[in-house]
Amino acid sequence: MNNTFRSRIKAPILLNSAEAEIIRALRRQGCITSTDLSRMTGWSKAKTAQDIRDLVEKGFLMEAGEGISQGGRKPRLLCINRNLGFVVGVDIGATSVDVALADISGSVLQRYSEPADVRQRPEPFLGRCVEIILHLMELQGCRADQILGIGIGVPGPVDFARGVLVAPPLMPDWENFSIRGFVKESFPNAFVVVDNDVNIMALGEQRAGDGINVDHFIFVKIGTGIGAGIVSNGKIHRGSTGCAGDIGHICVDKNGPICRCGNTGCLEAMAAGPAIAEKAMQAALNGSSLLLKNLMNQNGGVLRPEDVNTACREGDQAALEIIRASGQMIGDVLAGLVNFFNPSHIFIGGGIANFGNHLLVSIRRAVLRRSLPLATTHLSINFSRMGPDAGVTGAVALALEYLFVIEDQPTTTI
Amino acid sequence: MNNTFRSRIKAPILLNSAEAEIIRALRRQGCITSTDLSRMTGWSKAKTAQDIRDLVEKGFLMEAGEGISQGGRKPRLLCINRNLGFVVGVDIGATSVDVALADISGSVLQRYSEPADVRQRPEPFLGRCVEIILHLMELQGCRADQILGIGIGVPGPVDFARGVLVAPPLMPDWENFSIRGFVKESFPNAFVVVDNDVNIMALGEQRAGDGINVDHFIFVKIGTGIGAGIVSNGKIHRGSTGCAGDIGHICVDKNGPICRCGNTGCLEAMAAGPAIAEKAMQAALNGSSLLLKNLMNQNGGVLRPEDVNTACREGDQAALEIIRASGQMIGDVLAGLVNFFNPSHIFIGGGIANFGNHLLVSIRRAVLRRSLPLATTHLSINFSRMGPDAGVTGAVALALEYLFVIEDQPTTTI
DNA sequence: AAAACATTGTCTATAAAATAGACGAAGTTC
DNA sequence: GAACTTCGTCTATTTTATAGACAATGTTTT
Repeated sequence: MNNTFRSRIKAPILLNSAEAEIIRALRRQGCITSTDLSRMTGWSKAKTAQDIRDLVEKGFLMEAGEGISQGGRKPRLLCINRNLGFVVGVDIGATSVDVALADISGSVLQRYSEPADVRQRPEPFLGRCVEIILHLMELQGCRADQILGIGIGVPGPVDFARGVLVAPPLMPDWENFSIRGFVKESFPNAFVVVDNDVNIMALGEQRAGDGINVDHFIFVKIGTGIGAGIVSNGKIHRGSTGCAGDIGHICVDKNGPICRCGNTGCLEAMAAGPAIAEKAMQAALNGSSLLLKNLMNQNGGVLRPEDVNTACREGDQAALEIIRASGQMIGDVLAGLVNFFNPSHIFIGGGIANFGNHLLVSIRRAVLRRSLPLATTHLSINFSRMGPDAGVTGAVALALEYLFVIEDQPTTTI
Repeated sequence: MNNTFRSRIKAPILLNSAEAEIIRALRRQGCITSTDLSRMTGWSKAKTAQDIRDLVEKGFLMEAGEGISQGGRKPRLLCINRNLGFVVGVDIGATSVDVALADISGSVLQRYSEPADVRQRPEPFLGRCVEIILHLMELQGCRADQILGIGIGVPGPVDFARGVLVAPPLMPDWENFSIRGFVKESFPNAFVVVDNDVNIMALGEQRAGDGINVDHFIFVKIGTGIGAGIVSNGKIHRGSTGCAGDIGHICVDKNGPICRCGNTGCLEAMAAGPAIAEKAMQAALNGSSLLLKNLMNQNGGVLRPEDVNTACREGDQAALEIIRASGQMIGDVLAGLVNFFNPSHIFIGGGIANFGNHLLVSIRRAVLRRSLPLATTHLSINFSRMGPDAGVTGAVALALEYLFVIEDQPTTTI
């Protein structure tokens, strides 16, 4: 059965709207009975049964034993055929790479992370990613031809249609390199989608986090850089050239320091991880914080953003002030975006997201002070609770979203 | 025929997707033949003919004579039944009101504008609007029960779902007043939709201006205030509480003047019409511009924004500098929004849109300097060419969009 | 002007898709 | 064990769409 099916897979997989509705229901509920599906959709029992038979025939669905009786005959349960194939999510960060192997319903089966340096050339980096994927596949016992989709998030501006990085500051050697082409060589059956890392985090938050059923939200990643993933009307907003959400280079202070983008006083240059570390080192050197000075000496003369967090937790005033200043600058920018975009939620993630409440409180305060009341009364600003999982989860969701395509979408507006 | 139909109208009018596609094609093309429609949609001739018969039967479509032969039998043309009913668009500005009466296809039949003061209470103001509508109806020979939809744009934050203004700075007496309820009393058959004035201008630009087929754009209105209408993925983005686009209160200079919203240094307080006039009066008084001083004396001691424009056209350096400074501040804010939203077009409208190129050039320069290259390479920033028509056209489009509702929209995403 | 060809739109037979509801199988409740 | 429920299949029927024949009505060529 799987053998005959395998050769028929052509990605993306086209579904009509009835099939899509069934699969969507199964994604949400895990298991479902034919009768419940009929009731949910409003279709007749015959049509529902026929559609299910077709999907089982095609290999998407399988029976999953018997359900519990509702006072009559026991129903037969249906679930997504987990042997149909697998999808992979890859979250490439500036200093690490996260990979997840998931089944066709989006459940993560295997997961792996390791440090990595994105500044190297794409071939060895992606080669290592392929190795990791192959390793996870071995653990799961899955063949290369069973990999149907791969979603990849990269930390830079992505021309989404082409799946190519455009002028990426962190990884200049990747410019115009076809990530899709490289990965396809190892997984010819797979449908490869490349997107910005923040977009996939937003997608992860929407599918498996607190962003579920939220129409309009912003996911802000604060780490080495600062970026935002935008969801409008329940869909990722990528903008006309696919680089929407690049808020790291919004101007905070015209007289501020020079950013790697060439401008002055960008948010990223003043409030992201490196800026925090830099300010902390100044505080250590000019004697305003003994604790930071000691940490710096322990670290061999440098401070990382995490060290500032450590100092902050121990009540160091200088460190606290640095974090507060960052939060305020980020909040000032977000205030403008709240006025413009009017989201109901802002999720904050990235390496700095576990910096505790000092950062969050100052962000909230700045936003509330500078945004319109109507925009803030129902606004929630919180850390993403998905932690480092948002990225890979979103990458898996991205792969699935573009693996299954609904055909014959009718016009939605007059 | 029309008599039996009239009583059957229940707004909103539900259409299935086939009917919607036919009506949409007719909106675009004006007239169409059955065969062309069959070719466009891919439906068989029989189904197309049947659907057309149904729509004619229901009163939406009517025959419009014969078309020209393509080398064979002459086709019969179809068009939208203009006797079906009418829609009204009302664009309420701070100092004026524009009303248009249009047929069901969106073509404007009658149009009227007059000065008005929105600071008065809603009852007399809207009462006058109703009078104008009745007057236009009389000119067109249309009865009150033939008005099927009314779209209204108001200059303030609208809770779109309720159709009510929330904390409107320009018109405090309108807070929580049910505009829909008031208008419905005079036009009980009409479906009334209320939206922010900038959203309807964006809608007008999208339906009848240069925004047609543009997926992501921002319409910026600069007048007494500054606001933006946002289109994402081809749809108006209203945000979670319907107040998206309120960019007038984004902070430009923390040490700037106090805005009517209570904060300091808002874009609106520093760059909109009143600020321009205020700066010009200072320039007139402190002697930096003789021309402005003369204009001020002619006007009885005050200057309006238009006077600055006049001075600018005559080459007055002080006036030019004021305009340039406004353009730069607006451009600085837009630069951030371009990074965030990545639109392909920015349309600039409102009372200041006819201020010529000095404003536009300085806006463009500021945006290009501070936005990412990938976001600006294909970005067009231009004045809206619709002038004062954008508002009413959009209000008509709004009425039509919510008058005709497509039923049974299938799921668009897995 | 007649013949040849094109296009339009209706009509019919047919195929495809969905429905309602009958009915037996498989349970639970009393 | 009798009465009642629920589940899922099956059949007859209705609804919806299609293909293609064909007459009506044109233009173009000879």
